[in-house]
Amino acid sequence: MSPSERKTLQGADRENGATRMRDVARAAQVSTMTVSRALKDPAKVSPEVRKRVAEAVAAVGYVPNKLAGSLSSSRSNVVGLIMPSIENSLFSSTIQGISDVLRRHDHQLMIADTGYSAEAEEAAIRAFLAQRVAGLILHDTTHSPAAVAMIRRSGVPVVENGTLTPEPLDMVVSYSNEDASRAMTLHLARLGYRRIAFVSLPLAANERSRDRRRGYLAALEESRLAADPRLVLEMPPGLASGAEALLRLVEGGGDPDAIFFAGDVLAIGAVLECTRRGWPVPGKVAIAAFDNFDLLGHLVPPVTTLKLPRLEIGRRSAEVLLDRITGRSRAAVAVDLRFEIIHRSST
Amino acid sequence: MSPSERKTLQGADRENGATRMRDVARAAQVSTMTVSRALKDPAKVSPEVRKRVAEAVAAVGYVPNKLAGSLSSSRSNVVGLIMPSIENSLFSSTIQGISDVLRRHDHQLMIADTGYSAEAEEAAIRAFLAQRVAGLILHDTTHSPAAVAMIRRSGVPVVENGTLTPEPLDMVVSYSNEDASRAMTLHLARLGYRRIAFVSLPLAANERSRDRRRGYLAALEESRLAADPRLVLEMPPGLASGAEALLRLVEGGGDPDAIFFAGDVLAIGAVLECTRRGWPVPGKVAIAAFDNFDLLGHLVPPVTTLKLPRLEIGRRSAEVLLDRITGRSRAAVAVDLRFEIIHRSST
DNA sequence: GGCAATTATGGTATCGATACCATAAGCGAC
DNA sequence: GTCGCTTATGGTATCGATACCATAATTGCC
Repeated sequence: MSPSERKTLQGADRENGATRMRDVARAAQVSTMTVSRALKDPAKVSPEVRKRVAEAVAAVGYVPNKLAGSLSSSRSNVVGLIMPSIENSLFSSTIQGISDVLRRHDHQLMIADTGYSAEAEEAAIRAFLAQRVAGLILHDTTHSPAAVAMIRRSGVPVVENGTLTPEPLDMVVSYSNEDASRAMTLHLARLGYRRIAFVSLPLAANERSRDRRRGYLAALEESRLAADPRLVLEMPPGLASGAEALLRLVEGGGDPDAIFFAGDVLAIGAVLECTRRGWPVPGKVAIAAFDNFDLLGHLVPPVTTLKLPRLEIGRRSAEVLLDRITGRSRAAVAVDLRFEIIHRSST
Repeated sequence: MSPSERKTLQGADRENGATRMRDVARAAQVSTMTVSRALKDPAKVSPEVRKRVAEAVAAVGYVPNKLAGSLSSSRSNVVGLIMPSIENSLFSSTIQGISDVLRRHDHQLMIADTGYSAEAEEAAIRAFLAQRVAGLILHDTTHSPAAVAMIRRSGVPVVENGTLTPEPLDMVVSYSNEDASRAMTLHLARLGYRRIAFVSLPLAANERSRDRRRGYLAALEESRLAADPRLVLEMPPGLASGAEALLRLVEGGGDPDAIFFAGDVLAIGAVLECTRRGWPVPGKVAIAAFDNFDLLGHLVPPVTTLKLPRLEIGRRSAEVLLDRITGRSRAAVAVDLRFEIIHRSST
């Protein structure tokens, strides 16, 4: 073997099982260009050659090398998704929506999670840009300056979808956490509740929780209800946490007649605690939730909640991203999706 | 511009924001090879040059191109994961475990879901092989012949982790669905239950459900309990489905004293239905579940269930895969992880 | 001090595909 | 019949990195 042939081997059996386009070309008695065209733009190739190529592909078991293809065409079919946590099932509908649309358009999905750390987000963005992703979907809406700079330099289209942030990097697809929270609070007020408590996840470093708290306060003001600090709580996520919040509020002297749990599974924990103690809901206290877990409708009593378009957020995010990736659009859209209040017997 | 320069532009400002290694090399006054080494094997470069390169990288905002790198080195740092559904929260712990380990080892995760179709699995495998993934993790354990052939040809290491299948493609990391189901049934028998019903997801095309049914039947036989077809049910997934199964069994003439729900959220739906009807559990009927949702421990009453190592399955899958990817091992391991029975007051 | 061994760096071919250009063949119109 | 146009195909440079080899500079050792 001459020194100029690093590890080039002729014929189909090479150490590495992968066959190349050249092998297909040889088998079909055409050039690699023709194979390339037969695969990605069949109309440009005569029916007879197209058939020969198809047979050759099957015969040698050819699987195209997208690394080479993307490098050469500087076009990639991979979209990167970065979210705080994979385990949190709230995000899984959104991922499903993204995945559905990407698959239909022959794109792949790469996922990374940050554990709620901006530093980890920056690392994930860097890694994805290194993979030359065609686009990014970010759940978070706050990013490190370095991350923003990298994204800007790279020019990849980006969708953020955690909340309807007023100053997106590029595109946003979400619902308004503030409006949703406000709507639910107003709903409770209209039902006649006067001492409405509010429980959220910690506000620090979570724009979504801050938006929700803001909506709650706005609704109180509109309803001419006094904001009572004894009725506002920040709790860590989790079922036990919801139960604890319930107890603290009910026994804390604030005397709430309704509690709005604006996050995670807190409301579920609280309702189960009521069952455990035999407290009637809404007799003892009314309970409303933020997220549309199926389970909320099956609890005893069924829980009033918001129906959020999580699947749709995923779908639309992928769609607007693909529009930009394929060049069908150059607009920096902001999509505000609808939410809905599902009234059930817990309020 | 000469015709030989397709779109080569000199200097740092090119239409596309990406800077190349060559730009870094120029800025640091060294060759691209030295830059390459400084980045991936710093010990091979003098401290002074290393520093110059680091500065140049920062100055030009260089993000390496992994497409080019992987193509050249025929080494990739992407792992593909294929599972039936992303939305099903059962899988999310496993994904989290995989993601945690991969991130620590500087690898990326690509995800596809099949919607429980073997055809879609084959397409996903083909797409991942086209991306030249370094390894595959498959949740399913049954695959189309074409899929098996592609994987074999490609030579990529594979981990399956849906169940401890006896004839894996390559490696397995899982627990034994059959043993777990058998253990829970024996547990119920030891508690004195004599008419133990069994509810699972549809058996067709689901090796896991079949394994579980087999374990149930084996345990009945060991316990010298008669198998009664009126006590065995297949139900679609979902909360409502669990409630319906409960009613069918209780009112179906089989007269069960315990029901073992071997899948999804069926048990949760059943327990909530009992709450709704005021049926005491286990007074009216005992209920046991298969999966360790947090929620099961918070229901009223808390539900006896199996603790399955879902996070650990993810972690170990990633670990054994990385061992093979990095060449630390050539063994086709099969890892049997432990499960545990969590006894609670529902039985 | 001389020579082998080691360390630091660069040159060039190559990974496997695609873009661009060139060219050959086919075809209708006048 | 010839011209011009379209259609089908191939040649070659290139994407951005790495592998391999060569070579220069430095060190160690008897």
